[in-house]
Amino acid sequence: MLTERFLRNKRNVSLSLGERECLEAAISEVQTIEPRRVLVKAGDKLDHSTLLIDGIMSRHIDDHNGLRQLVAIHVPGDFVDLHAYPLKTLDHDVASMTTAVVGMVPHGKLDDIISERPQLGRKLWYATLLDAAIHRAWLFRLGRLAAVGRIAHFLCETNARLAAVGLSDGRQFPLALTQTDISEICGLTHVHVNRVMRQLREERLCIFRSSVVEILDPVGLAARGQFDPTYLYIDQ
Amino acid sequence: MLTERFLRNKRNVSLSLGERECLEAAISEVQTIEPRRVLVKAGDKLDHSTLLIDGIMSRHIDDHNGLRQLVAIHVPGDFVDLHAYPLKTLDHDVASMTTAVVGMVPHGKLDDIISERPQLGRKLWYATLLDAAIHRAWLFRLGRLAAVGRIAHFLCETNARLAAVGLSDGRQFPLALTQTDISEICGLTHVHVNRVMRQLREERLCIFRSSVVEILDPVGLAARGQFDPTYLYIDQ
DNA sequence: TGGGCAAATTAACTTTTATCAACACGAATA
DNA sequence: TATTCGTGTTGATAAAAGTTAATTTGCCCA
Repeated sequence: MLTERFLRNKRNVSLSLGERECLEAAISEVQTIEPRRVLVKAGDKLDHSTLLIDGIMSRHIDDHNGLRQLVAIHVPGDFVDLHAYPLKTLDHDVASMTTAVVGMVPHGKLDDIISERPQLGRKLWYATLLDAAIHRAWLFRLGRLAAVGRIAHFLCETNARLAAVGLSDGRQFPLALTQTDISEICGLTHVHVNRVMRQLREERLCIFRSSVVEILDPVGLAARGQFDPTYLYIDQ
Repeated sequence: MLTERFLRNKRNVSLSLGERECLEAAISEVQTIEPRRVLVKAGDKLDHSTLLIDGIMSRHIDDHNGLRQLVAIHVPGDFVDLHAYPLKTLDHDVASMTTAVVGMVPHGKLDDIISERPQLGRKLWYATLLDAAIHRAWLFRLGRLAAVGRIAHFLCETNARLAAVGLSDGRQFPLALTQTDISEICGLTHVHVNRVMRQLREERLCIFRSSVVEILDPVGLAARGQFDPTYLYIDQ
């Protein structure tokens, strides 16, 4: 089922089978996207939103020097640009980081869902607010944490998000990002990311190699990143 | 009218008179709050949301050393914690920065609005997504801009937001924040904020003194902060 | 009018991170 | 097997921002 990971294990919002089928039916088309494709540019007018089924996608804002700040990454089960439904245009770009499989959901079908199934509509709203909660955690990361903490926090978050949708066992997970990607997420240079990665390795906290993250000391890594997963609103 | 500034001058979402009256009627109580009061702690269960009528409020996340990162500031017309309506608990604290006048809106009344006036419900959703768009701009600010740029960007944003609700003439506006507040917004120390403020003053870009911001060179300041107001979704 | 106090300001010094420049490694390919 | 290219790694140096500690300013109030 394409929507099986949507809001999976999220507090207060388990979808009924009927709701899940309804959402599934709203997917007009499934596409496979190459890695590193920019799908949406800031300002584009959108008539559909994108449910990520497989792979990793990102949202970013460009600066005047052609550098970019990632403002979100998305894992399977996330509605990548659902906020484009009320907002109509986006304030940032959307891109694939890996090969990605996505389901396109026309906004017209969302209109139908809202009017026919207001409870499901509320859950879509909720999904966009989870995104905002993650934005806030990223603000904390960038504003208050030094380089080691930022990367530790990011790795803990990604582990928790992937675990919630069954893509991490809590210790180890595939993550096909480069150190440059991490630098664009954490507001650092790729050179400094490399140094921090070595430090995490030497302190036996975490190893990130060959597109696999292995967390050796989950408690220690969380402490380094002052990571508290409450903001992810994961069940239990 | 208490709700007169809500979504004022925002693109695609002008409220009809009926909608505004409906929202007005949903305010159960108006309160005046002293400066520097923490109204909501992370994790609190909320049964109402707060419309800011006058003053400045903030949302922040505490770190392990008792320092805080502000994740949002709110100006009159903003629904400070509307996202608590779908989420039920917050991931951060809410506080007043100045003396503030707020309208309390019970979540039960929002339920009624959603079911009886789905169009207005959509606009409430929209309002929470504007918050998220501002979060993303703050991520850009913290992740890609150096100290001068961060402060320039913040001052431009605040000017634009206040101007949209009639509280700035585009050049000068009252802003009762301390340099320490700015440091908690921009992820800097208050000492460094002070140095940057002097620099902005010496470059004749902006003067912030006695709780008044005076923008001497709007274009220059925006350039310094790479500020593009599109993300605020302001009309025109 | 003189304390008291929060906020602003400044200086000296330290730490962190960026910048610049090589070089190494490994997978894909000719 | 040699080549290429993206990615990772390392070192030297510079720049930015943090830390610590005074000092000043402006304002409220006894």
